[in-house]
Amino acid sequence: MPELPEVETVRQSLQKKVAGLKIAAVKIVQPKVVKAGPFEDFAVALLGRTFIDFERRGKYLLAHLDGSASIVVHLRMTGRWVYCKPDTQLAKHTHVIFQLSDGNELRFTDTRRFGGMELVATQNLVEYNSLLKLGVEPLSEDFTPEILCILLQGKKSKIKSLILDQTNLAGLGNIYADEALFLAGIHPERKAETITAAEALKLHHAIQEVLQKGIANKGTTFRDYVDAEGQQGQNQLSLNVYGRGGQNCVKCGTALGKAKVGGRTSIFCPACQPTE
DNA sequence: CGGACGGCCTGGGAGC
DNA sequence: TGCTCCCAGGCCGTCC
Repeated sequence: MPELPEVETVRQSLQKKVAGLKIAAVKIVQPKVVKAGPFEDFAVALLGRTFIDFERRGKYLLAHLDGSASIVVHLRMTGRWVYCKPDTQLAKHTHVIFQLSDGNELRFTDTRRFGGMELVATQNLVEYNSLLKLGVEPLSEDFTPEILCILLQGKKSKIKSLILDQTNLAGLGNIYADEALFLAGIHPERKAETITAAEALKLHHAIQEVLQKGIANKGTTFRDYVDAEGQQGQNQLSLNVYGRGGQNCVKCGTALGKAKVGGRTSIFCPACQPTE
């Protein structure tokens, strides 16, 4: 499931392979993945445009084209970009195909069809609601321990729900939230307002550490995720808690605990992450 | 404000 | 082998 490190890895592979290429043809197999406006307009508007560069904001991927056009993409659970030769067998659930000026294709596939894309005039991105609502980028210099403390202050919600809320921090999903809380030694159900300044400092560090490590490992391939060149990530080999339900803590050997927090499965170590 | 839940989807795994 | 059921979870909308 693509979170910040996975979307960043996809962005990097698209930047490497697709930036500078022109869209020679657009084929839309599944109109529903084009979220706003008629899909015919989407196809016509993109024809002949050139991909300039690719940007990431939280879990959103922004493809900037010439002529002040941008495609806002969200991969949700199973969305993928596939850069490949045109004779490559069409994967099941291929929804959009761009024929590129280098003779290759850029395909959008999405098994569960949660993901999608939308064409937005580049100058209107600043007022595009989904992006506007996003909180601080956790790997930017704007994300300081002080900012995290302010986010936690007076909040009665559970810490995991708070850091998963994209209006607070943009980019954490279930995997990296569980991993960061484990590293920080904080139970996912702790009320945010009870987190001390010292703990917030640890959490701030842990969030940056798990995300940076995720990017360095080119993402976590737990089920579906691959980058635009079909490469799996390696970060699944470094996980301490996510997906390890029923196993023992790598630090202390205690049996890992499992809970639903905000409707999401959460794995934690009851000894290393006390409820207090 | 915060929490709970349904909807959107398919495929993989468990259990029978 | 084949059936049913549950689960995976990002985000939105609704309701309490």
